[in-house]
Amino acid sequence: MSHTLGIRQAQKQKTRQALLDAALGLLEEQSLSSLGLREVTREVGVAPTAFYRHFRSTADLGVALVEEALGSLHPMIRTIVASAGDSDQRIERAVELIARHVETHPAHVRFIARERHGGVQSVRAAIQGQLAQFAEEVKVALTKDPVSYGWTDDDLLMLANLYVDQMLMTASLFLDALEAPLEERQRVAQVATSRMRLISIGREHWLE
Amino acid sequence: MSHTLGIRQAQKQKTRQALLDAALGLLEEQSLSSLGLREVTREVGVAPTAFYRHFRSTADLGVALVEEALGSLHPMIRTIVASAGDSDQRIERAVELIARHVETHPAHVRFIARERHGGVQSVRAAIQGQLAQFAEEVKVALTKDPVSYGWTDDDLLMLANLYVDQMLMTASLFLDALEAPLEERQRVAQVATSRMRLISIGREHWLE
DNA sequence: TGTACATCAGTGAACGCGCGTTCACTGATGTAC
DNA sequence: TGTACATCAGTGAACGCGCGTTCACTGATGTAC
Repeated sequence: MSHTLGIRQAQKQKTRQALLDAALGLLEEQSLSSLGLREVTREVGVAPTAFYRHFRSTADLGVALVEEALGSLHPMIRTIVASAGDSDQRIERAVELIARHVETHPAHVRFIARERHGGVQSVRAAIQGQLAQFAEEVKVALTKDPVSYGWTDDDLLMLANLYVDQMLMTASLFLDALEAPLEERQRVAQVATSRMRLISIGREHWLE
Repeated sequence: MSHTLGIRQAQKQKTRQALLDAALGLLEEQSLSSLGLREVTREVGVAPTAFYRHFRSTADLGVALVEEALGSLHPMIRTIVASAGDSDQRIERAVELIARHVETHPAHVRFIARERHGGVQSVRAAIQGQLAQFAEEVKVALTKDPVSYGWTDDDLLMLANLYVDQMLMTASLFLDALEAPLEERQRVAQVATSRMRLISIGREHWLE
């Protein structure tokens, strides 16, 4: 006998998810700090007051969106970091993975890029927290790499943060080129790859 | 006999500037897409309708703020780029200049970081445009550097953009540490310097 | 299995409020002679 | 220098509208026996 959610709980989760999805859609053309609760419920087709059964405020909903958007990034980062092959191969694979992620989750990427420095303090804090976790994960992986022998802990964290920021930059570039012709998107991939390569070259010669 | 603005023109400019200043202040705690015209005029102490004598909308005011904020960056970039000395000296000087700029223009820096990926299309476009100009300037300067011999035009532009993005990242880090104790701000400067150094090392070995 | 009661996600009316925009206006500044 | 008219930055009343939040409610789902 398997455990299933009660009908009530299942329906509640469904509505909650609908609110998150609707908000994410609306946030493609505005910032969280101007998102209205009524806008969101109207989109979903529930009464404005239903909103309060799930979130205290749109800021609260924003924090939930951070979990959703960056939660899906964790596995991707692990894949990139665990990737085998020489430096150039790993970079190409990473850029490819980022491009795919942007294609499949454009609204999530836009949301994070927008609200990372956005006007809602609690959401900014949530994003910073998640990104710090990512950087920590990357740092741990870097530590295991023989190339890192002799590096200080601070420098490893510096590099990890640089990679994380670069990942976001790359994602943001792909996002801007989403509607563009293939040629343009390939140019973006080319530039992103070059940036990563330059950083990797710097890494290899860091201790000289 | 020197040319002065008429009294009327001078007063108009003064009000316009007051609107810009008030908006910039209000934008420390929200995004442009939620900034209200009445908020701004209330802050300045003029009637809401006076706003229309200067701007069509808050988005329009935002574009004016971009010019103001990034206009003041042009001379700084030229100073950094024209700076003499070896690589490490130039990097230290650049980080120092950025730190100073953030201290003297925190609201401008916050505005650009926030609205670069923000919810107002015309403002995003204005920022992208200015940043592209910066990258072009940096590229021209890089081209003149002997280190760049043998580099393709695309790679020079890639590097220029990387520097510009890094400059903004650094500024944003300093901004978050503005209220922090000196020790913390020095740590930020240290990390920013290391990032720049790693990129410079990558640059030096790019053609190997 | 059936019954009686408890829970609680979603409702709908109502509220006071601030919003962006319009309009005709005022009075100081500018200009022509 | 003085006068008569034009310009135009800022005013203040008015508008219709959508906002966030409160409240008592309903009725399907859950639970105890």
